Amino acid sequence: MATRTAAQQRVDAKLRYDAYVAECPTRHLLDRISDKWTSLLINALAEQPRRFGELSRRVAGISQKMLTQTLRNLERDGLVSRTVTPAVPVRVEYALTPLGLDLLPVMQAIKAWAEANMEEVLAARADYDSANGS
Amino acid sequence: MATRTAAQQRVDAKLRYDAYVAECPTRHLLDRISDKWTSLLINALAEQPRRFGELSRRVAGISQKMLTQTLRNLERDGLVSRTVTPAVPVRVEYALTPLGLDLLPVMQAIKAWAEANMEEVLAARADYDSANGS
DNA sequence: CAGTATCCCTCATGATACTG
DNA sequence: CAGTATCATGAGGGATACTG
Repeated sequence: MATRTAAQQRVDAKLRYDAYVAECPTRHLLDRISDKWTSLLINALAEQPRRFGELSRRVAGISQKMLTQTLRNLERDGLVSRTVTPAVPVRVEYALTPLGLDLLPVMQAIKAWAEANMEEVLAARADYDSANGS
Repeated sequence: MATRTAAQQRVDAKLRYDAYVAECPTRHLLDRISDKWTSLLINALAEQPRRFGELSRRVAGISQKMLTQTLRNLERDGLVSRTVTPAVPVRVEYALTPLGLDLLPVMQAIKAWAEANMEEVLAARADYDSANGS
């Protein structure tokens, strides 16, 4: 039944999935990729494939638990690959998959937007807080 | 000291703020704009300015509490404007600010990506789950 | 209509300790 | 090194009821 092109399939998907609908599985996916650790990790892995320890240093402040958990989720969702090299000690390397690479531009954009507009937001908050109570 | 152009200021901001650093305020901003309700609300407000009740219907499943809370945060951050028209009953309309409009493309992209790639992710999960235990 | 105010509870996340 | 396991906490978020 390979009569649908990739482009047609994408159109179909857009019709089938609508994140405005509460029961849509897209909600969960949106939740996952809208995670702060996800955006930081995808960005960090885009710089270069990295080992567990490297990642925890690059993404400062992430706990071992959240790093493991987020990486597992990303691996399960097909965004990140996990390669184990048997050795002593064992070497585990994480990298973006093609699907992860496809998501990358969005993750880069969101991180870049936050960094670029931090001061404007800070100013808006100051305005809001002085206009309203405290 | 208005010797810096807008472009230069953006470059400065990128140097000053780095979301990889744990203490960077960007982390909080990233968290906020990486919220599932935020992306849905920004998208909904881009379609047209909307009233409270319209929003709660458009973004199905959101509770009154989360809607209020998220709107307040977005207003405080300067992404959304809130206009009250005195009348009986009172009319309150929410709309995107220029800053919110600036963020819109990113919010559209993330929602669109989730909807477009849902099936690939679902397939990846099925693979992962059958490869590993259950 | 557009909220605010409470109660309540689950789950996300961090801290700590242990392991192949 | 690259995790897993366990415990503890508090914030996120839903349900319900009330108000200008």
